[in-house]
Amino acid sequence: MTVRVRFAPSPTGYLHIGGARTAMYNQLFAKAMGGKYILRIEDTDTERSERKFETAQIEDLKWLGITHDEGPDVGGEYGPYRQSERLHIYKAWSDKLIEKKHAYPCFCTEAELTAKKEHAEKNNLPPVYDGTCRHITRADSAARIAKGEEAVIRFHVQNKSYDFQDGVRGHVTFPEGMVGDFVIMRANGIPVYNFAVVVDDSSMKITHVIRAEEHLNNTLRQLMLYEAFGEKIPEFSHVSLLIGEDRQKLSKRHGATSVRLYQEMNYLPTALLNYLCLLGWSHPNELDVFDPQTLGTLFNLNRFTKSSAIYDVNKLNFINGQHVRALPIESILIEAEKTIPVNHPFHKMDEGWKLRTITVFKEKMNFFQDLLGLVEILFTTNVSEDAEYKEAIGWETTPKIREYLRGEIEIALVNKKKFVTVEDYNIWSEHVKGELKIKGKPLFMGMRAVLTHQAHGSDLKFIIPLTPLEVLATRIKL
RNA sequence: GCACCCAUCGUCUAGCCCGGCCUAGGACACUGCCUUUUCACGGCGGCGACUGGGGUUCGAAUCCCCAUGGGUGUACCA
Repeated sequence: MTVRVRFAPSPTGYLHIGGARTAMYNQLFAKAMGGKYILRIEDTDTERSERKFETAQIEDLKWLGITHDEGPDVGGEYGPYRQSERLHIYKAWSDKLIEKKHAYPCFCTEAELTAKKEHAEKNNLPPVYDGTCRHITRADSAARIAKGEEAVIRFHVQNKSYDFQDGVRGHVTFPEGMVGDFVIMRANGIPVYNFAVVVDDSSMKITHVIRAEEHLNNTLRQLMLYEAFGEKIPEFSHVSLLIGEDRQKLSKRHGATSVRLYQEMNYLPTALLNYLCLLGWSHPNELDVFDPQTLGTLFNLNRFTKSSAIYDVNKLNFINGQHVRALPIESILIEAEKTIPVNHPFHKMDEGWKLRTITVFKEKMNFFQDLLGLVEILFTTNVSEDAEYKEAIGWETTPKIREYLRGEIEIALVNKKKFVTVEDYNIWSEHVKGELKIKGKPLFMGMRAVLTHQAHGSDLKFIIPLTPLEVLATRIKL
């Protein structure tokens, strides 16, 4: 039996990071087991579902590198993969249930229902449907429907307890009497979530259901449905929830929760996935930085944590930096260059200079856009306000350094040089040390203050050869 | 309210199933030192946790019970 798993988002917004995480777990599991990973669109909420969000979510998934074997965009032998296109299937399965007396039409109005619920709450009874319409005869209900009366289809719940073996939680039991006869088909003929899921998972031959813990309670209704249909129950695994700092389920008010936002902030998809993967799952070798897509058979269901995880961008940023630095410098250049404004002098420099610049600065980059700020030191003629800088400028040795370097830079200028070399820089510092007798802090800080107008920064011998000579000249003439 | 799930450093977690190797390991964050000026990277340290109470046992983070806390669900949303 080949493993078949699915990710089933609702197209009511952009892809959520929690959704991305479950999608990844499903895909990783399919990969590890040599199975298939299916994308199904659950658009039965006609009020909120929009086709543009479906497209957007598929794009987001693609950006992350989570590719599916079957789905609305790529097809497959178990389609259609959009619930809105499977209405006839739900109707047929619902009829089957009515036929077997596992379901029945219900004519209760919303007002009646709320009254019953309030009454139940007042008397401390479970707020479940009382089964009023259960006893309407087939002939009667057929007649009422023929007259045009609206009816939903309700599932006839058996009075018994249910239990199942959860892949991450172990043995889970539900006592009897907790749910009343629940709706499986709305009056408008559209199925309700729990019903559609079971019909789809059954007919799409899904073998393992990996989803978030918020669905744990839904499993009870789904178990009832499987039993009524006599269909094989898949193996359920309820993965821990992602929560915010307030320990509530992660939602929009917690900040950036959509994958698209992370794409816009220039996060690396592998880094996002790496971080998400670690929220509730641990690497067998206790690795923190890795590409989930290379996990292979290392990925398994045994290493999930049961408790929910607080989403905190701190470690994400660290992991992103690790992934950025692991990239070849050519790739970093391509991505980082996109984040620099078009009229920036960076773009006028040649390829070799750019590559050397990336090599120098990449250790300080957690994000591609960090380059812009880093590269400022090579072009700016602004003067630091830093107290340490002012102190360095005030030393009696510093004017001597400036006077000497001004001469050297003027010579270079006369020789039509565009840059000085590392050798030039080394000669300078040797001269200051040997001839001017300045060493230690006054030497390095002094040279830095004079040449960069800053008190801190990257190693001068790397930075100075990358700084255009004319910039150096402007600075030194001050 | 009721049901279900969960409980190790501030955060993510290892260990728990198969009790002793745990004076509880790693990572982020914070922090000290080193890396022959600084910053970053890196290296070496520091800070920092088994929710509480009972039990079982020679021995419990690990097994059992209770309490407490937190979360999720309780829709013609998914």
